[in-house]
Amino acid sequence: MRIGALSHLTGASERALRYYEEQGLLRPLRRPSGYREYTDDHVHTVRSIRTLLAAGLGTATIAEVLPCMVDEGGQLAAACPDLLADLARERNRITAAMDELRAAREMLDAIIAAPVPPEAAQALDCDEAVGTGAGAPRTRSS
Amino acid sequence: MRIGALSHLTGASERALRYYEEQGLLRPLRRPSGYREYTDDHVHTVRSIRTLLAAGLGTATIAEVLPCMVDEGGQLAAACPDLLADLARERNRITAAMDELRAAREMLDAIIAAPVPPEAAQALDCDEAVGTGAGAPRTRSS
DNA sequence: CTAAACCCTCACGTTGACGTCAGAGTCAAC
DNA sequence: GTTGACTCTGACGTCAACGTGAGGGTTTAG
Repeated sequence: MRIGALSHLTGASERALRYYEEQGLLRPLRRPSGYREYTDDHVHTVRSIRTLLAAGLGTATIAEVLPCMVDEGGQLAAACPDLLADLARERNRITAAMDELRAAREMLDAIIAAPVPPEAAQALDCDEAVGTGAGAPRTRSS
Repeated sequence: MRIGALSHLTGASERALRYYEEQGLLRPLRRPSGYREYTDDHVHTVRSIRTLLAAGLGTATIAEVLPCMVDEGGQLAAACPDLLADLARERNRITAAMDELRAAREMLDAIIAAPVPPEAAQALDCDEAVGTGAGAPRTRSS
């Protein structure tokens, strides 16, 4: 398949796919014309990449991790202790990030679920500042 | 307290604290000299800001949320339906992000805990590429 | 055989939350 | 009253993962 099809299948833009290759995460074959040719394996690879990117890993780290996930299910392990240490650190980072997300979500929940005292409902008019009355909210777009 | 002390207490850099003020998240008093003067409340505010930033909220959204959290425990609710919709969207984003983090962590766990076949341990020499043997890993620093 | 759709390689632009440096004023201790 | 730590306001730099054309070949349906 060519880059357009892979883009459609994975949700990654063509630019992103070329960027992944540039960073050493993807190595498609090339037609004589220069066109990139991808296989079905690349679909899974791209999904893995996106998951790890979403988790905050950088492309450099992902490039080291990807070879350890060749065929899913019976994949290789990380051989180098350096990489293993990196992965452990990333794992800790991810766990910490999840804790932060949990805390932030509870914060929002507290605000969303908070009872609205009728007096406060009058005071807050959605077009006026709330605090000391000196500043209006910033530009609010979208 | 002045900006250095607040920075020390919260872990936020002085630059970050000035930036928060610039974005309307913080409104310290000013001495005649121009020095910023913070109160103990600001410590909690900054911590809230950092939590929400870590959750992926932008400063503009946080600026709208902060007035709803004046005194912790018995805080006001969001009055504007616009803001409420924003918060619900953010909440969904956060939950989705947590799911992605979970998936990525399981991915890493699978690699970390994977058994190392002795043949593969030989093949991977930590200084050589793994795939087709055409390219070495990128520059690896730190 | 031609036109639309697809793809290529540069290469500069974007976004958000700050880092960093310059030049200058302020505060606290001695 | 002076030194050294602290703070101020600009204002440009950074970093990562792309977005966005420009200018030009390639493929394929008719």
